[in-house]
Amino acid sequence: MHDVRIIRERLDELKTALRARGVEIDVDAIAVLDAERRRILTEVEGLKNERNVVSREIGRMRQAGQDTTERQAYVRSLGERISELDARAHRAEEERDAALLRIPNLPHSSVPVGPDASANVVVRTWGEPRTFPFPPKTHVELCERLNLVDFARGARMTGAGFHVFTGLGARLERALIQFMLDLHTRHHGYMEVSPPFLCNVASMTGTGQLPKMADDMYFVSGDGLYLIPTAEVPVTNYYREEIITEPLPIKMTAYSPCFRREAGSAGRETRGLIRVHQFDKVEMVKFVEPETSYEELESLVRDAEDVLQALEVPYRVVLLCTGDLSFAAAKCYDIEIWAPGQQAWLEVSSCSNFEDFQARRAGIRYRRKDGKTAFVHTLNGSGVALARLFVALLENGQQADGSVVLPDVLHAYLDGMGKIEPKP
RNA sequence: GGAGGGGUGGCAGAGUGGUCGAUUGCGCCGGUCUUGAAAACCGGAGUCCCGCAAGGGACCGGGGGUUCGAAUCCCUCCCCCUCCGCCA
Repeated sequence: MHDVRIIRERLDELKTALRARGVEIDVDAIAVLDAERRRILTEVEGLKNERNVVSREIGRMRQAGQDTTERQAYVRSLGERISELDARAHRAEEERDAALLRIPNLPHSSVPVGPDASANVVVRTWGEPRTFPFPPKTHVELCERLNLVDFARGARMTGAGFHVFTGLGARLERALIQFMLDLHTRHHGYMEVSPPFLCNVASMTGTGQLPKMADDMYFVSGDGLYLIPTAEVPVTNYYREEIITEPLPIKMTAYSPCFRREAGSAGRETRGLIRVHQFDKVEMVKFVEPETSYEELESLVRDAEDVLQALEVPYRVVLLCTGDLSFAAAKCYDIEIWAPGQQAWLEVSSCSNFEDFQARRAGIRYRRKDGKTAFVHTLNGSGVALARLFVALLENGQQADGSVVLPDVLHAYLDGMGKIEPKP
């Protein structure tokens, strides 16, 4: 949530930013609510002052044995007026804040302005897409041929968009999770955490999934909890409502499954592992001092790139334009890997700087050198998302004989196995 | 699930209807002393809101109520602890 002052002091800047994002919000209406609230407050606080003064006077009169009946009746009448005005001010504040919660973050000045993904900018690419002397298969064919994933049984036990990793597929999935966690903890300085996979409304609001994205999440109504769409939610909320005392920056990494309803995208990419309702992901989260957050964003992207370089998967880094930026982000890089079976770039990582947007909503503060408290800046990035990485590894590593060669770095995680071969 | 206890400032911990935004200790900031540090001593400091300011208001887990007046009494919700039950 933004500081209310943005409505009072930076209204034009806010309107420009919302236009760049392609978002329609009547911010003038919020300004009206805010002005009304302030007008009522001025009046009601004068009355409260009067009440406090006279109440103290009643206390003194009683001790002196004087009659206070008339004074009491007077204060009682003040009380009625105060309740009424308090309720109105409260209502205006709630409406104002509910509206503020729906205003997205302001894009950073370095973010290109554009309407949609077509205006995103490729900032660098790594690796050469492999050329095949035979027509490359899709991961769906490879998974079925090598018995790595069972799509039909996943759909039957749960529903469309749910799959079962089987045999070496399950093994490979687990190896990838462990490889990525090891890389981030051993070489990039992250602390590993293993968080809950369900979060409450306050946490979901803190990172910005609520109120806007409610329909995209699975909700457990009996307990009022949401299944996490990303480990960003529990890990960022690790410090919710706290003043952080440990030295910054703080870097955490977590494995979690991610649950997404994908409401509104029915029918798109429904085959295979490209868009599924549950997928595994290793996430990185940082809590940093405001002055350093953009440097930290660059190193976050590099940490994610290291995963792909180690796995020898060709990728490109894309800077999102204002129209493609997610709700809470001020700046975001996507990393996309090349999937030859799909002939497409697949998004496997999103690295964002939220500045103080999430910290303000979640109440995450630190103590500055001058002793004052201030909101931290939060960042997160996938390091990386697994289902699509799985796709790319299979499609990139496939051989003419139908086997799949795995990158060297994984061998140690697979008891030395370097190749998945079809059963005869 | 049942019974009981508890949630107060950065932390610990007093305060059971009136001048309490709140005693005290630790920690923090400034100063004196010291070559420097520690100790000792002196001083300072909560957050938010309204207001140009003077000043005023709110905040003792959240919300509601009683009262002239609530940290203090009542209701309700949330969270934590102890014991019992159930259980991977």
